[in-house]
Amino acid sequence: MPAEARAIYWFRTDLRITDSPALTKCLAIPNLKSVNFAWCWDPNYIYGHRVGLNRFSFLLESMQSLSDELTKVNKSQKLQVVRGPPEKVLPIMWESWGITHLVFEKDANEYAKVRDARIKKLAEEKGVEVIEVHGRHLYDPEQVVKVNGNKPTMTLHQWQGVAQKIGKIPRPSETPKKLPDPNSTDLKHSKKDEKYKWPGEDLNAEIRTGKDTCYDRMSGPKGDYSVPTMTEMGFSDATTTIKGGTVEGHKRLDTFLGNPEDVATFSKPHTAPTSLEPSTTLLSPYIKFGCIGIRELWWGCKDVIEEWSKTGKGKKTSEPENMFGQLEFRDMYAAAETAQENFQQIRGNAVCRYIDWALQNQYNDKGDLILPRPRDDDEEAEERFAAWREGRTGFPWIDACMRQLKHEGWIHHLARHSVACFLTRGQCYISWERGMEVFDEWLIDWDPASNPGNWMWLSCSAFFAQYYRVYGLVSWPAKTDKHGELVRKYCPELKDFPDKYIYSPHLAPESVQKSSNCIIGKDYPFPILDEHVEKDRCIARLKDAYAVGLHGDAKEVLEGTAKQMLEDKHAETGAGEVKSDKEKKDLKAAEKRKRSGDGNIEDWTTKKQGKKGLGPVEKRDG
DNA sequence: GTTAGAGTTGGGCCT
DNA sequence: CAGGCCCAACTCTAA
Repeated sequence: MPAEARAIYWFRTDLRITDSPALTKCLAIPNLKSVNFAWCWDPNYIYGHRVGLNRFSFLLESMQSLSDELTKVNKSQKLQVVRGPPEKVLPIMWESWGITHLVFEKDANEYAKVRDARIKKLAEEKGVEVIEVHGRHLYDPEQVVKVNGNKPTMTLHQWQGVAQKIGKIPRPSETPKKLPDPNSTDLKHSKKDEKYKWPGEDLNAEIRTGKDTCYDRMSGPKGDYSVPTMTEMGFSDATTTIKGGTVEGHKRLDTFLGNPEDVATFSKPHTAPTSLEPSTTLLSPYIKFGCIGIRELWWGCKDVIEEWSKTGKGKKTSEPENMFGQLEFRDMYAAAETAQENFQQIRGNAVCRYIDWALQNQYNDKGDLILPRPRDDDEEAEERFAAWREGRTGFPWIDACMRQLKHEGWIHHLARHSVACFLTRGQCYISWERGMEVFDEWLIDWDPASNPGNWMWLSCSAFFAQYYRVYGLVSWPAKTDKHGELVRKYCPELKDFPDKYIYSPHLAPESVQKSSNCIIGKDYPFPILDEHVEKDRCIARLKDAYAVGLHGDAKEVLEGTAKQMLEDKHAETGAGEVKSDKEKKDLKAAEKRKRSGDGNIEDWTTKKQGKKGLGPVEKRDG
């Protein structure tokens, strides 16, 4: 062991000093003389990956807030942001500061695992000791997978079984009351402080309104390694009202925990996706960037509910609908993602069903994803996708959600369900990969495991299979808000419509459109498709896809013959055909006759009687 | 090997 | 009007 230890604490995703097992471990290094808190501003994130202004802005605010917290504990400390890929800039830091230890929080997702493996190898070569500590999830996803027989966790039940075997979730780590000084905040970089040149195409070029000076020097435009600003990256201000930072996150957490009844009776499925003020906690962005610790939230809820239960005021909710269930799902997805390669795409993803969606990812001969995705030959699908993305489908509920998503960087969980179902298995029959990409661009809280996981769930590609349950575009939002407040806010052109037509303005008579100051087809689009015709087609096609039963790792998918296979199947079953309303009516009537026909007696004995012990009952009239 | 019952959060109708 | 029931029929798991 060296006489003096000098550490770098490498911040990556989690931006806080509370509830950090890795930081605790770092500060416990024997003979620790200095710690430098570093962030490597990875060019891949700002050039190689489409990220909306809202997430950039939230991230920068969170970095600044973290830096301020470090300074509060030790005046000579701050977050040192070095512009460049970690594998380039970390070795420069090791050399400059005589570093003996590199400490960071473990990150189990595929991108981070590959990056961290490279860093660990470099560190080993230089004799720098690496300390990697799990802390981002309730349980270490890799450990969960191991206990689960090296298989991805595909049901919550399965995950819970594993969790029980592993043991209790630890209490939050203590927040450090003091921190050692940094070695120095300067780097010996005279030769190396050059402009970093991104080799590929800048995928964020179209949202840049000013000059990008962020990478002019490794030390940043001011030469002091300070947190980048939106202006330095050539970005205009974000539109979101959600402010980042560990301080802001803890404020929100305290507010939530301050209402014990809300915590104890939290029930996700019963919160309204239509409400103007978020009906949920809005903690997800703060969890995504680690502004608050996951154990702070878990134990905060546990303690508050325990106290509340003593008052005997009412019944509390249980898993999976309560807050614990929500956090468990996050862990379940993390464990699934870490075990399953290609989790963010269909191709090569063994847990994902192959469905012949339009606008799937495109790959070159070597099997590499082509980015940015070239325009598809399927013009109708491209047009539907563009309309969905830009909030101009002609379905006010979908459009309002998509506009809110772009503007705020957040929409309610059930609103995400609704727009995801519409884009994929509900109506548009477009690949979930496209939807996932848009969420990645616009959601502040986008997570590399939960997001693809939920897209597979909603598209019935994995985790969920009841594809005949489709969210209504008119009836469903009306259940929680008949007045359509969210639509009136985000689609202001519709604000004068009467409640009756707020989710289906195209059905309003011309006179109503005139008096509502909005002509459908002129001031607001006519629906891009027929909700019910497309729904029936989608269900029929999903049924075919399930019958064929291919998954992303199938030979046919890798060789590119799978799509034709399913098209042949559709031709066989007639799933691609559009049925007129009359045909549907006739079919339904025929079905009904079949059901209420001669088989009636058997029906009663097996179904009704067996279940309830009741015979047929005369229908009450009136 | 078979099968009933459950599965984070659907729609429609009835009470 | 919130809550229960049925619809038609998916997969996974525990018995």
